[in-house]
Amino acid sequence: MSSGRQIRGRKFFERSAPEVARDLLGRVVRTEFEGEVTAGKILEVEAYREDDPASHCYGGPSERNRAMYLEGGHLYIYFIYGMHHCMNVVTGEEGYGEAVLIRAIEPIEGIDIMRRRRGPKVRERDLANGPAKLVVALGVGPEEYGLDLRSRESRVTLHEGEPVAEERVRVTPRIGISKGVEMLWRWVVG
DNA sequence: CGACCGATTGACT
DNA sequence: GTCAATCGGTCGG
Repeated sequence: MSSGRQIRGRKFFERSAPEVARDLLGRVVRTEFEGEVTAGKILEVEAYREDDPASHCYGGPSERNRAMYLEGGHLYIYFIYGMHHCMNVVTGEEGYGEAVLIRAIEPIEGIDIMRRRRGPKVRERDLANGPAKLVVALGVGPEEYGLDLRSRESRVTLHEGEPVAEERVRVTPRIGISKGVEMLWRWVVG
């Protein structure tokens, strides 16, 4: 299964969150922990920015959101509903808080490993079709907070994958938020 | 401090 | 379709 070359260029991540979000569709997230490799194609994303009332950065920097202010290409991971973690690709320049939430991936490598991590009762289609599910399937956790995706030796990396044609992309409001609903900052393949 | 509630999920009626 | 689980961040007193 070809994930393509690792995306390591500063330019890719330096753009604003909505731009990077759309471009992240069809790309591949890959992790390697203790020699166990898992990877999936990105199918659903959402953009969040500092001047956006739905963003964790709305209201300025804090201990929790500080990774969102890093240079684009880092990982922002947050804890939600007392039990789940979700992962974001930080975008833009250092000092401005913005990121892209990965909401769904299609498993393409290490599916048995994902199944083991997600539990025996989980159907294949439910392995990574949600932001908290894919984090578990990929083996990502709070230890990966602030990780640099652009490093060659990183446990979590991004790869080129295959671009997704415009007619296969749906654009909608973001899910699960109460403010900022008017912004069409969710991109879905399918 | 105390209270509220969230970028969700899975179990269940 | 509905709803409980579960706890840290944030905000008001």
